[in-house]
Amino acid sequence: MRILIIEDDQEASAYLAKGLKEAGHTVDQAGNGTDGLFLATTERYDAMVVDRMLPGVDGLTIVQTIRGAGNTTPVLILSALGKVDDRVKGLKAGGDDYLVKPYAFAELLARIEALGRRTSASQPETRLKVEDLEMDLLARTVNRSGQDIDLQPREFRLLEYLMRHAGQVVTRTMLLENVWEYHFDPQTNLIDVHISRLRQKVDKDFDQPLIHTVRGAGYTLRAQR
Amino acid sequence: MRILIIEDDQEASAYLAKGLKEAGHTVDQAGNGTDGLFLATTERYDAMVVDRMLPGVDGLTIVQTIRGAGNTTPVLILSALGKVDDRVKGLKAGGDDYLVKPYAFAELLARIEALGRRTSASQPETRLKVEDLEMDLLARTVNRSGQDIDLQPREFRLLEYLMRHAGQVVTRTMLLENVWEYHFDPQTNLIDVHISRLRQKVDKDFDQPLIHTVRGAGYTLRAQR
DNA sequence: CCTCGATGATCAGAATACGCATGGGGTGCC
DNA sequence: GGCACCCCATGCGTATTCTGATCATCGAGG
Repeated sequence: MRILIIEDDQEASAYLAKGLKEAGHTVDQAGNGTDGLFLATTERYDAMVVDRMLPGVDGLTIVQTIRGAGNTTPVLILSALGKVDDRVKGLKAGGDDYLVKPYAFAELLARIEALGRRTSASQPETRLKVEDLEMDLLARTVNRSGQDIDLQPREFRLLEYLMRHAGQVVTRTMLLENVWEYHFDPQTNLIDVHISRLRQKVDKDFDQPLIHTVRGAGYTLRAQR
Repeated sequence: MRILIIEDDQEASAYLAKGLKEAGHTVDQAGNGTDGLFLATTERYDAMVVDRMLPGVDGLTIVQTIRGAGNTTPVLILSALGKVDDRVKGLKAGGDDYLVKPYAFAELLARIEALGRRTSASQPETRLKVEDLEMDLLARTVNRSGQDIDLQPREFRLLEYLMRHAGQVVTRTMLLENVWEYHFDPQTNLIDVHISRLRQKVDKDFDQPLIHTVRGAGYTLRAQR
């Protein structure tokens, strides 16, 4: 796991970093709120440990700010303040857990790992990738093995949905609801047609097909079988 | 959110339930470990509050059991034991958070909501497991001892039903109603045929058969006998 | 211990449902 | 008006399901 520590007490920070590294994680450290906020917004972490009292930008503010920006990385707030109200404030600000100093390292480790376990996938992604197929959501482009693929709007949405659920079987109902926003069954082969067209573009010129039919169930996007 | 409370102290449980309901959640309660485990495995919750000390099945055991079954519902463990070692044990067992009694309700609420927030998008029970046989409902895949098994749609539904009722005897009528949605008896050996085919795929290449005939009653999925 | 009826297992062909490709018509946008 | 794009209908090929016949097994009763 990649973990960011924002803590002004040098010694405490070093101690924490050492322990987390020994447990097999990758650690970045920031010694004040400003640097911390910068790292938190520019890098991707699986979890963050944030001290509540910080020079510059305060811990709670950091959490509120990154949450406001849509970042959902789990945050463990560290504080000397143990009163219930303080804890509630910490959690309300968007913290996922709250630990009072002094704490035992074993507990912090257990909690951080519990948090991380829960969310390995959270950031609002801008690129999707499945095998050699890549989609850039911002640029609205798709390419496979470097070769550009030109898709119509509906085909794009369809492929996006399939990619977001790669490995899972996606039912027709799911597609109607999420790609077409139909909340009923149109009783036509609408989906089949679009899948067919998508296949022409995505799988036709390649050895390994990615779109697979799961008879009686739906479709799935994945490597083999 | 749907929340399950497993707590033997009637008063504490009622108090908790009341508070959570007032905060807009739906609450189920279990007064002992056995009932709790039953609800936890048969129903779907967004979060669970589990007392550590319980008559019958103990709190940690419950958490370990549901985790072993692939259930990832967030769990908040409640305990009178506040020592660091106890907390670490609680989190290691698969708990997502740990709160020591006496606690303030506001804090518990904040923590539960922090846990729920994190996984509201979590999948509704996605894997079934019986002995060495595993089924992934999302990917629609089945494997036994790591070896993939390829099933047709009806066979898949049939096996799913058997797995969801593992250990119980499943009658032909139950199968007709739930797997075929027939509400009458087709007067053919329809079911026998499909069970036969399923056996070929599930039991044929393995020492230990899992599908057993219960003469005059139906079928059952379990280890021996 | 053997026999016989009832219950369950297996097999293969027939019936069915499902998914695919294609072309045409409609709609809305430049 | 022309162009994209999207949706619908058709017919075809095939995977899946169901049926009915035959064979195996079980257990009660003589």
